[in-house]
Amino acid sequence: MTTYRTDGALAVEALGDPTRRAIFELLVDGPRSVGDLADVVPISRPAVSQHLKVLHQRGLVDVRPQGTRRLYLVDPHGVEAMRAYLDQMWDSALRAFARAVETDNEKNPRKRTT
Amino acid sequence: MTTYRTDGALAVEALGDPTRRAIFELLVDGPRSVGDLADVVPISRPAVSQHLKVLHQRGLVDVRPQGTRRLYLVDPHGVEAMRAYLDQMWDSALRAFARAVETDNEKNPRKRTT
DNA sequence: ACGAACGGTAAGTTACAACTTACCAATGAG
DNA sequence: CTCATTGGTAAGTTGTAACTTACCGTTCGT
Repeated sequence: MTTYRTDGALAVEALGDPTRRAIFELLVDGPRSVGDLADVVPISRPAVSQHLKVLHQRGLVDVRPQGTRRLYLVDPHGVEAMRAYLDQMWDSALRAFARAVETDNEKNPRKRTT
Repeated sequence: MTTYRTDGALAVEALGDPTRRAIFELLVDGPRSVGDLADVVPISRPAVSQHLKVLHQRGLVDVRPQGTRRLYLVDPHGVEAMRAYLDQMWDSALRAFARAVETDNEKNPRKRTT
């Protein structure tokens, strides 16, 4: 009855959107301002702002106001949460996979594996 | 200019949807048939079928037809792809983060950051 | 103090994906 | 063969989230 950290799931949800993923991957390469991002991504600046808001809420990015500009950068905590979420999944998946192979062997009689 | 395995990104995209994530997490606990999943998840059986199609296309689940039933199970390859994608991201993020802290220290020499 | 640069928020539109029902194909049991 | 099970596909509806434009607040330079 696996119980995952909701953080990781929410982070995955945030990166589910292609545009948001593009923005995030740009930030992975280094901090950028909002307008800077809007110059690269083919959407309006307010749209970028909205995406950044979501990414921030999910703990994937952080902000550093610098004068009139706001510098966005990747927040390691969000990525860490995603990794934890996936690692959990990975372990359980392998166990389930092994179990499946095992019960499959029971149907095709060869040799006991328990 | 980080180039990620597209596989991993597409897998993340698939798990972006909450319902699909729920279905996938059920499968992580063990193989299930379509109707079986539909009994648990609060959507119709065709809807489950459609979600499974997406998960299959993205390499996250596999099928084993057994008579008239179709048993779905987690495909480790998809999870592996996601992990690779995230690990890439993790490394780059840490590097970018370290860089950011460094240049920040140059500006505010008095602040300690560890 | 004023204007320019930067960016967040409000409000409205719209495309799409997540659903539904209806139908059909394939397998197994009698 | 016939009937019941199981599940994929077609077609249509709809809620919502990803956009847009318009507007406003804040910070900095001159």
